[in-house]
Amino acid sequence: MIHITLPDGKTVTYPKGITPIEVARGISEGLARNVISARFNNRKVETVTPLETDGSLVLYTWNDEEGKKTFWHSSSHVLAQALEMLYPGIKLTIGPAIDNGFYYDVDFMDHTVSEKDFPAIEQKAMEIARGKHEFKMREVSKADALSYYEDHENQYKVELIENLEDGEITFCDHDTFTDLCRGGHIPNTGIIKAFKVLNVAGAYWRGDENRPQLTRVYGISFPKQKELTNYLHLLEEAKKRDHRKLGKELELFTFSQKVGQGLPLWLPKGAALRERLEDFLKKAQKKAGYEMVVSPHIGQKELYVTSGHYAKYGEDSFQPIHTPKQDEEFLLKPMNCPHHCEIYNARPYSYRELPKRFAEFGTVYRYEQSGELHGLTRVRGFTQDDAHIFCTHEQLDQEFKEVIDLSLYVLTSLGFDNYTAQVSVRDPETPEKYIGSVENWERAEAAIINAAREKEMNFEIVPGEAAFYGPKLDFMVKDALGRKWQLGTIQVDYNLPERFDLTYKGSDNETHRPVMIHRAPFGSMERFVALLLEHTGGNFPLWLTPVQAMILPVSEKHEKYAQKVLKSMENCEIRALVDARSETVGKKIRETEMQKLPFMLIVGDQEMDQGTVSVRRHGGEDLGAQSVEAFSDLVKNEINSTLKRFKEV
RNA sequence: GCCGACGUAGCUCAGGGGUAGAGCGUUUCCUUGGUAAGGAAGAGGUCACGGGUUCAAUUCCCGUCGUUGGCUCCA
Repeated sequence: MIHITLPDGKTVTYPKGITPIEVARGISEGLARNVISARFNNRKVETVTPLETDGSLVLYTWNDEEGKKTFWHSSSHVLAQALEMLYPGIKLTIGPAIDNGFYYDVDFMDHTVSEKDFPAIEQKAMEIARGKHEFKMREVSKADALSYYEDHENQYKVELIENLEDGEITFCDHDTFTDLCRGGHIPNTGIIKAFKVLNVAGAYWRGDENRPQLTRVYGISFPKQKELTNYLHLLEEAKKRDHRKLGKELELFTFSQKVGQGLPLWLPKGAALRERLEDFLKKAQKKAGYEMVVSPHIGQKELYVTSGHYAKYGEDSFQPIHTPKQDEEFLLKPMNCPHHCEIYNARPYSYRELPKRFAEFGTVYRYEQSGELHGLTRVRGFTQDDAHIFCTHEQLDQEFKEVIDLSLYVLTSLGFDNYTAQVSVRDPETPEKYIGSVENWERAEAAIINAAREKEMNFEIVPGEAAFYGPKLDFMVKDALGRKWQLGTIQVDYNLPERFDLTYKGSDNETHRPVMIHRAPFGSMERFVALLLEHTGGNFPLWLTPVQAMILPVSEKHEKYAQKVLKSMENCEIRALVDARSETVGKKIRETEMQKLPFMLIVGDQEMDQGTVSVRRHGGEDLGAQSVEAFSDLVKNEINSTLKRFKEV
């Protein structure tokens, strides 16, 4: 007999060799039906793996993250089998589960696969699923495993197996299909009730662009048809929040082939929005002790040679600008830091004057790979809400905390409450990759981690992700489709102060090297607006939205009154417009709704007589007739309730 | 940069070897209206660009540019 401990702490005695699924059946028949994966002593096991020792057992269903992963991993086996049946001779490589579904990387040899082929693949996969084939794991010796895949002329699997230890190699069989597999499967293919191939894409073998390019087939599957329908519906909804679509509809920005790819053009409404965001941050920064500076869009090549950026990125970026003078070269500014270093260098500093905080909305240009450009989130010309803080080592801790405060203020004021933070530190294995003393690194990493803890942030520490010049803290936000984007960033830098020979005079009358903090709470105006659009679906916070109220005269004879209302709005600092077109009120309301304006002020005979406006909120709520003053108060209160001043949050 | 898909009116999209269509928008006229589309008429396209095949190409093929889903990259 063996003792099995369940997550609720209960220990139950079972005969040796009992399987997780049988344990589940012992608890309830319903659980047994829903169990799709299990962990025994914190190791992934099959639901039919006999348990031979005492241990703790966790059972997972579709509702658990682990259950979903197992479900999708198993589905990728089914996908692989379907592909092999439809395209004989193809070579399978790897096929993991991902956050939303799974993929399989396949060398299709002479075949090509496109969207047209999806229905056939799905049909074949469902055919396999309905066969209710069990997944059976078996151990295979390294020699046997190698010879199996050598027979199949699958060099990819051979390569994988060569990197595995003999004795830990397992194959998984189901139906007529066999795959190299670590394990962790659903009981049988039959619980896959819905199967969808989502798209195909190119992917390099082992992520290396010098190796063969494979075809990655993405899919998703569900235990109920209804869940697939819901998922597809969700994707449709996400498409409606795509910032590229909303940006066009709301006339915020555009792109022009003539201007060039990745170079956004901000339309009047978008520019107004951007300006408001900038003002918002400028106000907070002023309070936090920043000083605005301005630097040019180009700089001598020598500047970037000094900073080290030219050596690292010069070849792969916009090429130097030449002048009639021989050997004179300028580069488009790819970052603001070198300029700010020279601003610091304009005069000597005493430790009493530090920290110096130089801020600039600086437009930079980077030659991103054409395939990587994406709406406003990845562009070739963009404006960073950049600032560089020059401080003493002793001040680093405090400065870092204050930058976190500012970053969190920005995110919460704009409704990004589900950001994640990533602390990137050194890889302890490769100390030679980093510059700066070990002591300074340790101090900086500790400062970041302590600050993040103190602010009770939801963060993870990722070793090896630090820049060579210092550790950093990034704020990540997901877009409508769940893709993660980095917005704000705070980076400690020991490199540039060295390269630009930045100094200050300490209390000991000696010359010291300051530490530099790079920081950008928005990240860039472009990416921030993009993510803000996807988050709000275009319904911006009232304080930020380009037009807060549309005044709708019922007919031509009310236009004069509408203009008068507009004047009062302007006096109350409410951004309003009059829609004086010869259209029906119904039509004007519809269009104003579609433009997502927060308020509509309808003015007709009644309002004219009583000196009021009839207020309709976006979405349809009728707030009735009220005086202009009352409406103005309403707007002010609403703004004050969402937008706090910095350090009053 | 690589692999796949796509590119038709300002926008959203249909069509298809014999030089094009809808809805919305726009213009003009009628209508002067009360909380999500009032009516009528008109204008608007070298079917992304460049080659090729063909009697004939917007349609088929190739290339370029752009967009897009991934990959690689990301200061």
